[in-house]
Amino acid sequence: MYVGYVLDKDSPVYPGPARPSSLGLGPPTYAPPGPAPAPPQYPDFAGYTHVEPAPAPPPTWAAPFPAPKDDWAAAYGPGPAVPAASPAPLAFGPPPDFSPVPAPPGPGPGILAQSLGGPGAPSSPGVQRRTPYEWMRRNVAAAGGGGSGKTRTKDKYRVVYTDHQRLELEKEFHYSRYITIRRKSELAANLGLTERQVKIWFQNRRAKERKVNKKKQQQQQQQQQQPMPPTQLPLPLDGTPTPSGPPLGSLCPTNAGLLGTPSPVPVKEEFLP
DNA sequence: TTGTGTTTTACGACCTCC
DNA sequence: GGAGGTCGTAAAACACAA
Repeated sequence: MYVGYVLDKDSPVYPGPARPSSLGLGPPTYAPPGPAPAPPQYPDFAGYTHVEPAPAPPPTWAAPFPAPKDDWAAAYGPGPAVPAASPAPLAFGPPPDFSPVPAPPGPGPGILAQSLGGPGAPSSPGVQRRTPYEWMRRNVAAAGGGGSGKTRTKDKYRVVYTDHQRLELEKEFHYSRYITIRRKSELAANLGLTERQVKIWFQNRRAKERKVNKKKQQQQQQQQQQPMPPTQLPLPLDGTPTPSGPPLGSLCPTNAGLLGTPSPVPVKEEFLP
């Protein structure tokens, strides 16, 4: 659905540093509170091996979109926030060392190569439609075709972010669940989004993760409630059945969740170097 | 083609912190 | 009071079955 799927793949999506400096997205400028980079907080994304790159030079990307003064400037502006399938690459586009996603088992080019401007972006009839890379393929036509890629109904509207915007946002999210003010500003300028959009995207992304974790927890509880096969029942040596009870982790789902995933600690801007 | 379910943006209400 | 957090929800975008 999102990059997480890609990152979960055995194949290294980002074999090098997850945040190549040449991408224009330098490393987060905040220093981790500990002596060493924080361990992976989310085992779900174990495939995302963040490597702290060498200190990147100050952002030199020439953002094609100046930092919007008004939050709505980009969304309601005369033009689309980002030309989704625009043939003209963005100034912060994939760097030369950016390795496209290796092709999943099967014929065809790498999906990222497709989604990032490849001509064969729309799903081919022979390919299973709902794939882990679905989101990357989906809005290529949606955002690129039909003009602006956004619609408006009454006072409500929503735009569909481009693959690249999502990719960068996901990468940032995998690095840290909470974005700093500085990174938010940089990312917004880089991706042609407003800071408000970046903030809301992170909020929604955290909500999504909570939702997924909650679902996982419920599934685990259901599995634990199901009767176990006799061969797997933990019988004592004397054969007397043990009082069945939930494992410690399931006594308090909330705490169990905390045990599994340490709470992310946002780094406050004033602590930044 | 249409109906339905899911995901993705976006917002408002409310809360906490500084 | 402002900024940013969660939570709930609206609605568009999308996938897929009938």
